[in-house]
Amino acid sequence: MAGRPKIFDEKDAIRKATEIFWKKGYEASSTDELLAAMGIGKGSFYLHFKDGKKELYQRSLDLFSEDALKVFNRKLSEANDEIHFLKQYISSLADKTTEQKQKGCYLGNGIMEMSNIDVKTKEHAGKLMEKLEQIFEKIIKNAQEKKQIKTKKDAKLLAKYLINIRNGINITMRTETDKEELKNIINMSLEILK
Amino acid sequence: MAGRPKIFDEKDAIRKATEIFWKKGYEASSTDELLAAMGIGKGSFYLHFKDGKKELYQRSLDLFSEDALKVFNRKLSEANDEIHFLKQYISSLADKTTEQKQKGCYLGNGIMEMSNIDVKTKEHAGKLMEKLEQIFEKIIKNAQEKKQIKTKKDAKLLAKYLINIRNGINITMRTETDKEELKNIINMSLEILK
DNA sequence: CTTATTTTGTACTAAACAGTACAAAACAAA
DNA sequence: TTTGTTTTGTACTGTTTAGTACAAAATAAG
Repeated sequence: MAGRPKIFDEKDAIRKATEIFWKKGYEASSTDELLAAMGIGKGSFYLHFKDGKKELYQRSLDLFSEDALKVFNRKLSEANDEIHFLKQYISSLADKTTEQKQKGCYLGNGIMEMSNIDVKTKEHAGKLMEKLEQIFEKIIKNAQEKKQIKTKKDAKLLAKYLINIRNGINITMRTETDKEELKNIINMSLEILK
Repeated sequence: MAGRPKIFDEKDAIRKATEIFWKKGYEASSTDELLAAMGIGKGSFYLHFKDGKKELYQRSLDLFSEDALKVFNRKLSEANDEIHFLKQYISSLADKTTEQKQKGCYLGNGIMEMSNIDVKTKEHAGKLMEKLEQIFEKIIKNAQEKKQIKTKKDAKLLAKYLINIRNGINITMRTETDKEELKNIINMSLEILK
């Protein structure tokens, strides 16, 4: 194990890059800007990310999903009422700061921007989003079995429905400045989950 | 009224450019590509679009909205059951071709991409989307007065709810390849409108 | 036919872009 | 301390970008 030591942690660097990608999107983020945020030079970058910007973006989607799911699952396991937690999670999208609302959902943004630019990456982002959907499904199914909710609707379909609501909020939150109105939309959308 | 005659129609040219913007987004559409699609050279372009690409994009949003609303309003006036037409309109999003699904909603795409790139343009796209929302609201209000639907929920909120569903579909349709599943999500979302 | 006016096509510019080449630096092991 | 290995920083490359400059072309009016 010889060689000059690496001056940066890959995950940390990718997380820094994610901030840029999240705010500006893939196309509008220049490599120079990404490297500045990551705090490394081109030499290091192209050594560790052979496919450059595209590889960085793909890995940022993966790491984001990993991080986000970890947080979600931790909070879920801490909650004593899972279905209530799920509703609360969706509902709290309205409580995000204005800045957060302008950024939206990182995976959703990726699916949108990549859909006609890089199909493979779009599909990959879609698969990561599906992981969240599957967690939703499990929570709903459990709640149905425990009779916490009365609806007999298919849990998988309900999960897809919730993902769609969440996708909608990802766009709607960019222009709906009234937080209460946003909350009303979400609450109306959650009525089906009873 | 002298001078060399213009070889292109501005609206037609903008519509051609819209096809490119729609498919690839703002940032990924190069001026050269746009001009090629419009069938004009740089001389003509920068004479008629002083602010270049940005002006072209803004005018494409306006023209798109104008065209789309005209079509929507015409079909609406031809329908004998307005609320049924509205439901059908939302539901038929699932019937779009795969190619159309990858493109999504032009205004929604604009709101997303512009939200941290060009706030003014994002807000403008948002205002154009609001026009559709207001039409939705009127249809719903009329249906409530005519007792075609029983729900007493606020028409404006229901309209916002529908726009949010539509925004959600704009993202969900990119990765949900099963048309029937998409239809199920939409139908579930429309149950509230009874 | 001349003149004024507008549009067009093309050559050009300067900046930004992603990515490469490579020598120097910084280490572990021998 | 020498050797082999990996990482780093920087200078460089070729391409693409959006946009400009300007002469030539095409018209209407006088």
